[in-house]
Amino acid sequence: MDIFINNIISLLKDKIPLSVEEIEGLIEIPPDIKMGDYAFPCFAIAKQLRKDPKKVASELSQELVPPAQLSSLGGSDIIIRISAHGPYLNFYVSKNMLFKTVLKGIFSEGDSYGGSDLGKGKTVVIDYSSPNIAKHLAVHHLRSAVIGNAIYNLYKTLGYKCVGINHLGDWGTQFGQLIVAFKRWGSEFEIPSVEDYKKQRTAGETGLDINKLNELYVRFHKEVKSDNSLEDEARDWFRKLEKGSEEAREIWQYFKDISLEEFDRVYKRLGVKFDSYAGESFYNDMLGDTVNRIKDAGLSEISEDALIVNLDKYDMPPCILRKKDEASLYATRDICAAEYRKREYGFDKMIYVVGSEQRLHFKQFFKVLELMGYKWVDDCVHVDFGLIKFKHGKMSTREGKVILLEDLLEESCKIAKEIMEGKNPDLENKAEVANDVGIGAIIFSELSTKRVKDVLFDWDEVLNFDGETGPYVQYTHARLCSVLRKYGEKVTTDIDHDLLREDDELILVKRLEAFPLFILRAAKYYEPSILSKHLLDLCSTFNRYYQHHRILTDDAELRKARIMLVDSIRQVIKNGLSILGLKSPERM
RNA sequence: GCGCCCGUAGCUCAGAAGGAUAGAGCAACGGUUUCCUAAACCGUAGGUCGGAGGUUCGAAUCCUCUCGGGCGUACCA
Repeated sequence: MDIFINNIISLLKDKIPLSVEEIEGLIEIPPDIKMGDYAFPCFAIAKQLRKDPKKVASELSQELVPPAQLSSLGGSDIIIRISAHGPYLNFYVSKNMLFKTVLKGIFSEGDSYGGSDLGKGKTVVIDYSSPNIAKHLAVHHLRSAVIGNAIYNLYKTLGYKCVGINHLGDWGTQFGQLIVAFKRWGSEFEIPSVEDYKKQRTAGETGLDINKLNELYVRFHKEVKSDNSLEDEARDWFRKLEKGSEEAREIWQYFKDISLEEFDRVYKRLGVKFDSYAGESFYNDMLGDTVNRIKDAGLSEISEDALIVNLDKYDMPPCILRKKDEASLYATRDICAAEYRKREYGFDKMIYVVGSEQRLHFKQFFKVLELMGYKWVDDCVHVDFGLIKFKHGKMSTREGKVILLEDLLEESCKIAKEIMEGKNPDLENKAEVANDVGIGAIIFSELSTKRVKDVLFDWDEVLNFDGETGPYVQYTHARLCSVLRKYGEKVTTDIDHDLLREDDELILVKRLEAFPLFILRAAKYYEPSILSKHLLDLCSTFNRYYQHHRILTDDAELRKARIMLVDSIRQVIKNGLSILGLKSPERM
């Protein structure tokens, strides 16, 4: 724990009727650096003592000063001043000590600054992205992938072993629909037959465009409006698929191959990675055992010809395990997958990064896990997020009205390139940097607001590179790198910390000091935006500082000291961006 | 109908989990580049924190009610 807070606690504990834990919980950071570095609000003890909090604060400040006495009280010169400000007791720490501990810490920890070994020996399973096969990745697939990836990195930074799973939607009635559509209209869309496709593949040719498959899907939903029997036909095909029909299986594999090629391309561009692609189909052979366990536990019943777990007692609709046509449902597959993951990975925590429209589903299937006697259900959490909405109504894959993720990424990189042509035309690896910045803008815009909020998709806003954006953070990083390049000498921790006495320098070092804390909070609440906001704060403080104070001054000692600070800021921004999944170009 | 989520500046959002004077960005207007990257910085303007009660020394934050929006509500995921 923080040496400063520790010190304050040791000073206070004999003077006030509160436990160490209580004191620690009450200590806060004042809103303004003029009010000191830490504050202790006296409301709680004032109530106990039935005294005026202001009076308590001022009495305590009398008792605790002068600082000269602190050493003899077992403290040191860590706290240099204590004063009462209204009902608050404000503590001022040694700036020299603050700068020294923070800057040296960052310098020695480097890329690992901000992390810890909190999760040592523990495993976290994270389920994210999980798109449906045979459809494009559209903008609404972005959130889960990007949030999940950031949460993965957050936990990894904290020392957890992470297992990222892309629970592909590669099973379900929709495949029956696709098979029907493929058989009926495949040639119309010039989709190669299974045989031709297999030949192409062995010849090393890449598959066809996923657009074709998407068109099939759209066509099916168009036709089904006038021909109901198509639905029955589709259900029939899915049942065949589940029962292991060779023909169905081949078509399914065909679609899956094509989809994964497209997905991999986009994931690679986004920098999103997975440790496992075990999708819904992976569990097909285990489904029977899972259902039997539920049956044997006496949890299931037949209702309206379907096999369900009745959840009336818990004020929820039933969890359906098997439809009347015997086919499985996603709840069954999710229960089965959870059991499998517990067996396979022995996780200490399992995180599902899935949209908030599936809240009820998660409540239901977590309840079933609980009823099955799995106490590890308490370690499972649905990390939900709001929908992406559009100005012109809802976007729907079924109607083919979507903004493709790849188009968005492409557009963003194009704009980044154009801006760079104007601002830094001599840059060597422009294409690469434009890519880093363009993608960074998209990722950051997803991660900079709290996940629960619905977001209205707006091209202008997503493609804005000014203000609180990814490019702003990256730009700040590039600026810092530029200063360090111009400095040209080796950065050293051997500096006179007393030379750093500007207000902004103090604010900066405090933000650097708080960085690990924000990582911790972001992980605890599964909320990458906590980290994004902190980086923005750090950047805007630095940019203000940079505007008003010269770093490469003529004063050699001061220059050395400021460079140390600059290098620390650079390091922290880089570490933070890396967790969020953004690159940190050194020039842009 | 019922359940869950969200209402803070014209727009998009913060607000260290009840505390010291409600903050940013975008958009608007006005400034800053012989000087370390102007993707930046500074200034002006903009608020009954959806509304009404309540709890508390103290509420944007907690409770109740109410209005507005979103999502969900047995064989899609």
